[in-house]
Amino acid sequence: MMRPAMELRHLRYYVAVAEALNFTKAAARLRVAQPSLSRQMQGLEDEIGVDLMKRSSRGVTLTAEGKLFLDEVRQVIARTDESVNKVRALARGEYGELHIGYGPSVSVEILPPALAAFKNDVPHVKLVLHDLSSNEMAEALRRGTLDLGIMVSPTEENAVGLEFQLLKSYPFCVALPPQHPFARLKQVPITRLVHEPLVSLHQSEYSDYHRLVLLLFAGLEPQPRIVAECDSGSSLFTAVQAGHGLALLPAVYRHVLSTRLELRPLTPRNLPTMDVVVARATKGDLTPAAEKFRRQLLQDGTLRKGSV
Amino acid sequence: MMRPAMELRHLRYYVAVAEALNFTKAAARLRVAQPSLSRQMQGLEDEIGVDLMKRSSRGVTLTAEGKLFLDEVRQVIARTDESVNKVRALARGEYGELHIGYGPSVSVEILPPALAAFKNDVPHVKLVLHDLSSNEMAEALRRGTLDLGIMVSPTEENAVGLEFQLLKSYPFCVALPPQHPFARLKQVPITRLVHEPLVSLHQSEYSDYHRLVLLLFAGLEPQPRIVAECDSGSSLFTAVQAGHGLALLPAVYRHVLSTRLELRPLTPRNLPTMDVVVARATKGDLTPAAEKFRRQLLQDGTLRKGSV
DNA sequence: GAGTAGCGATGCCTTTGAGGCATGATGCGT
DNA sequence: ACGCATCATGCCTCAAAGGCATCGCTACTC
Repeated sequence: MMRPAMELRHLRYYVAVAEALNFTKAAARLRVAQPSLSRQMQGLEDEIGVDLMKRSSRGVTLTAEGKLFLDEVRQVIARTDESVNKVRALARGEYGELHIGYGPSVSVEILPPALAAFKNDVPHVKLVLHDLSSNEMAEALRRGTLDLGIMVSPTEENAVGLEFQLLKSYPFCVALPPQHPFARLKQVPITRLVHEPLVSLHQSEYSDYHRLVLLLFAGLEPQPRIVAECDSGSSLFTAVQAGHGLALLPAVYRHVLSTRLELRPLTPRNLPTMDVVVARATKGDLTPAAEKFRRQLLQDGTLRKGSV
Repeated sequence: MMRPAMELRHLRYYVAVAEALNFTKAAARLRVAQPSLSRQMQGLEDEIGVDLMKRSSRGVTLTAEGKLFLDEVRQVIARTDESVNKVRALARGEYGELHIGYGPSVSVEILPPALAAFKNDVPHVKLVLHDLSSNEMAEALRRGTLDLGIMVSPTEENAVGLEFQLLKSYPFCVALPPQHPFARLKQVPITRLVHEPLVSLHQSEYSDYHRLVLLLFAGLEPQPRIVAECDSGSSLFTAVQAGHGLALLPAVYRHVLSTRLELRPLTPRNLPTMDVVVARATKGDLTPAAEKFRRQLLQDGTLRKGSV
C-alpha cells in the first residue's frame, strides 16, 4: 500500500486550514469540497507521521507541531513562488547579471543615460561594468564573459565572431591651444594641418585611433609630421597645451577636454568619422537583459550624429 | 482548459532531469516511464511560461533560466525536507524549546547531571533555565510558560493545578561551627536542639523551609528559640560561623556549605525530610521534549534517598 | 433535555491526470 | 544509408483527487 507523496497541494491546503481553523471555510476558500480537504489533511498527517491539528465539533486547533509546520510551510511556499518569479524575471530580462564592456572616454555620452534609464527600468538586474580596451572587449565577447561592448568600430580582423550596431558617429576635430592662429577659425580645413606638427596617441594602445588619423590624411601631400605619441588622453592634452603640436580628436572629447584647449571642426565634412558601436558575439543568444539593454542603447541614440 | 498547478513532483522530476541531462536515464532513476516524465516537464515549462531546457536528439541542455531554476528548486526541496524533519523531531522531543524552572541550591545534585545527559541525548533542544522560587515556579507552570519545575515539595495550597513526582528525599542535618560541643557527635538527637539558639531562613521567602523546620520540632517541648532569620543561605552560614546559633539544613546543603561549618545528621531517622520533586501542570500535555526530560530525571535518581 | 446548528469524518461515485506501452520523429555517428 | 539513441505523441489504464450525501459528535438553545 503505497501512500501518495507529499505535494505542494497538501501544503497549500494546510495553510488554508490552519488560517481558517475550520475545514468547511478553508474548503470554500480553496474551492474544493470539505470532504476532499479532510482527506488531504489526513494524508498529510499520515505522511509526516505527526498530528498537526486537533479536530473538535467546534473547529480545529493546531498542535505545537502544527504551529511549527505552519510557519515552515509558509516559508516554503513563499520561497517556491519566489523561485518561479525569479526565473520568469530572468526570462523577461528583469533579473540576472549583465556584463557590459566600455571604453570610458568613447562612451561618455552614451553610457551614463543608458545606465540610468536601464537601472530605473529594471532595478533587479545586476549591472557589471568592465573598463576594457577594444581588443580585450572583443576577446571577452567571444569568450562569452561579456554580454555587450561599447567600443569604437573596429577593423575587420578584430571583428571576427562579432556583430555591431552603430550608436553614434563623431567627426574629427583639431585640438589646439587658445593662442594658436587657427583658434580664430570657426573650422579648420584638413589641408592646412599637413604643415603643423601633430601630437598623437600611442599606436599600440590606441590602434583604432591611430588607424582613423591615418585615414583622415589619406591621399594628402605631404603627410603630417607626428612629433610625439602620448600614452593617455591627459598627457596628450598637456602636450597640446604646451605647444608641442596640435592633436586630432573625435568630437566626443569635448566632454573630457581641459578648458585650456580649443576644439575646431575639420572640413570637409565628409571625412572619416569615429563610429561608436555596440558589439555582441555572433554565436550564442543574448540574454534577455542584454537584449533589453541593447534596445535601450539603440533607441536612446535619437541623434546618431555627434554634433560639434 | 485548466492546467494542473505546479507540484513538488514537478520539482523532484526536474532535478532528476537536470542532473542526468537525459530524460530516459532520469526516468529510470525516478522509476517512471520516460514519456510520463516528458509530459511532466512540458507541463512544468508551460506552467512557468519559460523554456528551462533545450531538447536534442542527443540529450538535454539547460537554458540560463533552467540553471537558475535548478539552483532554486534544490533549495526549495531541501527546505521542504528540513521542515518535515523539524516537525518530526519536535514530535519526538528532539527539537524545540524546553523551559525548566529550578531552585538553585535545592537542585544542585539533580540538575547538572540531568542537563548534561539531556544535552548529549538531544542536542537540538534549546534548554532555557529559570532560577525561580517555588511560588514563581508554580505560577509559571500553571500559566504554561514553564514546562517543568524542580522544587521542594510544596504545601497543598501551592500545589493546585500541579502534579509532582519525587526525585530525591533529603533528611535534615544540623549545621554548626567546628568548635561547638555537638561537633564531637556523629549524629545529633533532635531533642538536644530545643535548648540551642537557632538561626533560620526568612519565613516569607523560604516558606517551604520554614514549614519543614516547624514540622521537625512538632510535639517537642520546649519549642526552640529562633534568634535570627537570614535572607539567604550564605548569610545563614555566616551567622552560624559567628556562633549566633545552630541551623537546620537538608543534607543537600553539604555541597554548598562553607568548609568552616560542620553538618551532623539528626536522629531519629524518621523525621520529616525535604523532598525535591519535579512539577508539571495537571492540565495540558507535556511537550515531547519535556516528557523526555522528565523521564531522564526520574531514571537518573537511582538512589532517591539523599545520603548523609 | 430534546432539538438544532455547525463541525469534521466516511461511504460511494465521478473525473482528472499521472503513468505505462507502443510508436513516431529527429539527429548523430558509423 | 543505416542504426541507434534521444525525446515526443497517441492511446489506454488506473490511482487518487474531488464531489455528493450522509453520519456522528458536541455545544448551544429554548
